[in-house]
Amino acid sequence: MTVRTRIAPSPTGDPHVGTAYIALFNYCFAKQHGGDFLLRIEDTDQARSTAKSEQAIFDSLRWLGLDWAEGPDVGGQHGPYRQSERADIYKKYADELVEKGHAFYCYRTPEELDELREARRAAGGFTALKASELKLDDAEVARRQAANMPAVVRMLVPEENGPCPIDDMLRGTIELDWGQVDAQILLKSDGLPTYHLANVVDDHLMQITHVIRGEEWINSAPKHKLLYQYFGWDMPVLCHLPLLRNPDKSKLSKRKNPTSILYYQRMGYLPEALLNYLGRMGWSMPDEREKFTLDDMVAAFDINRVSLGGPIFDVEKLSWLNGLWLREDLNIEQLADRLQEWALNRDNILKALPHAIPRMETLSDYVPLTAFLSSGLLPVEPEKFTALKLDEEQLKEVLQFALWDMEALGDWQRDAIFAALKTLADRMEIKLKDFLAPLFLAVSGTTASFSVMDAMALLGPELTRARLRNTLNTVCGEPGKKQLKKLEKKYQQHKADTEN
RNA sequence: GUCCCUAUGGUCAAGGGGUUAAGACGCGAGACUUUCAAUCUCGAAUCACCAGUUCAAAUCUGGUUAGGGACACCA
Repeated sequence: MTVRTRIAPSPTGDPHVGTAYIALFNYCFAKQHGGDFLLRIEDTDQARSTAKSEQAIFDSLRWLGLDWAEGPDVGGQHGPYRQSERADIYKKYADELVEKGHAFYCYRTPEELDELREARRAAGGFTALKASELKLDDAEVARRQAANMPAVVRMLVPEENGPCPIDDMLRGTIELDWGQVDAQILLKSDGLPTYHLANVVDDHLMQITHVIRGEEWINSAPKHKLLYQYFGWDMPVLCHLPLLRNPDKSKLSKRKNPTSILYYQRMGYLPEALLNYLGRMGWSMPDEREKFTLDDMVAAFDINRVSLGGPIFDVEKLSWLNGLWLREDLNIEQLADRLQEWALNRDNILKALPHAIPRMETLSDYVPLTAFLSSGLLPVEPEKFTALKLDEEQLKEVLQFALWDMEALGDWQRDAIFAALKTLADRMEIKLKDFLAPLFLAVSGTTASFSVMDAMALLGPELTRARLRNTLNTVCGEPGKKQLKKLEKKYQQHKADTEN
């Protein structure tokens, strides 16, 4: 039997380093066994999935060198590899379960579900909803059906508490309780499957032998196991990897740490180094070497060397490693090429020049004028910010609110950026000039440069956001949970006020 | 709150009954260098806690504590 593994990201938002991390281990495991590594796009969440995000996943995984044997863009024997194109397949299997009596149609409204959960919670014990309490009498079902009310397909799960053993390659047998497993929705009212159904069906159809995924999935493994049983299929071997963490030990999140692969790319990290660093997260070479290539890792790979404590993503060590790669593996010719590819190219000069020209007297003025465009994080001088017209509280709000707006901005164009910032300034009733000043300083490091909007547009979303966050944290201090809540409330308030 | 996972320095980690408990990042000191880097040398841990098993426990067992994750018509 050929070993087959997969990475199955959902194309929502920026390509995540966690995706690359899991992909790396799947890749190494498959290659080490002479097997295949595939890519499947899990875009069943129609509201959040975008084509742009999907493309970014392809690009960034390729950039890292994690090539897949089968996938939406390269085809393969078991396609399509995009779940939105497999809706009829899931429907068929969901119907099969209903026919076999392993699943049922459910017409419950969200309000009813809330009530049922609330009742469960009040009663204590497990809160998972079961078929017996979800079911309506036949007349009511008929009524809702006739009224064309939305329905979902849910799976039947054991009603009684009892152990469900799950075998994990690294953790041994884990005992979960059926009591905490709810009658999971398999098919949503929009006709598309949830993760659980789609994942099981696809992994089976695509002949996946080993499911290597994040630890966050352990608790839903009983559902998956049950689905394999209902279908009469062999279950792949499960392996749950530890989660990458923020410096505060919580699960790596973009609120606290840059998580986008695009950010690391834009910051000037080499793909070899980033991949190498991810390979050092929860894993080590048998000879304890720090620096190794993807091929080295495949050659020496042993999944049992994974340690299960969640590793903290340490940007400082990544930078050190990147320096090593830069110095030891590229000669100056190659490095010159990399620099050009990365940012120092004609294309970028052409884009920056129109903004620089009015401020140039000599050619040599160009470099200082545009240096901030090819820098990483800028040194932050708090005095410069406190010297501005805004008081401390306003400053904090401007930076934080602008950051949130910039994080929400999908279309990174000059005009869109301007529109968003202008709206925010109006809402906050701050003069545009005073409002823009700190943003200016945060993004470009100086107040004497070209317009903030142009600077942001040229700089790109990753670095703009990172610099705003960096400034916010160093000038105002990292906001605590309470403070964050307060700010968030005010931010939403502003939004609501202007919409009325 | 309930369930699950995890636990070696600030961070990444090796080791898995007998070791002076490796190594790396970061930090400090020094060497080299006009300076700064890079490079090299040196320095810092009673292995979360408490019991137990054992001649012997970082390593095995139990408990405690701490951290994390999961409890959706998101994946």
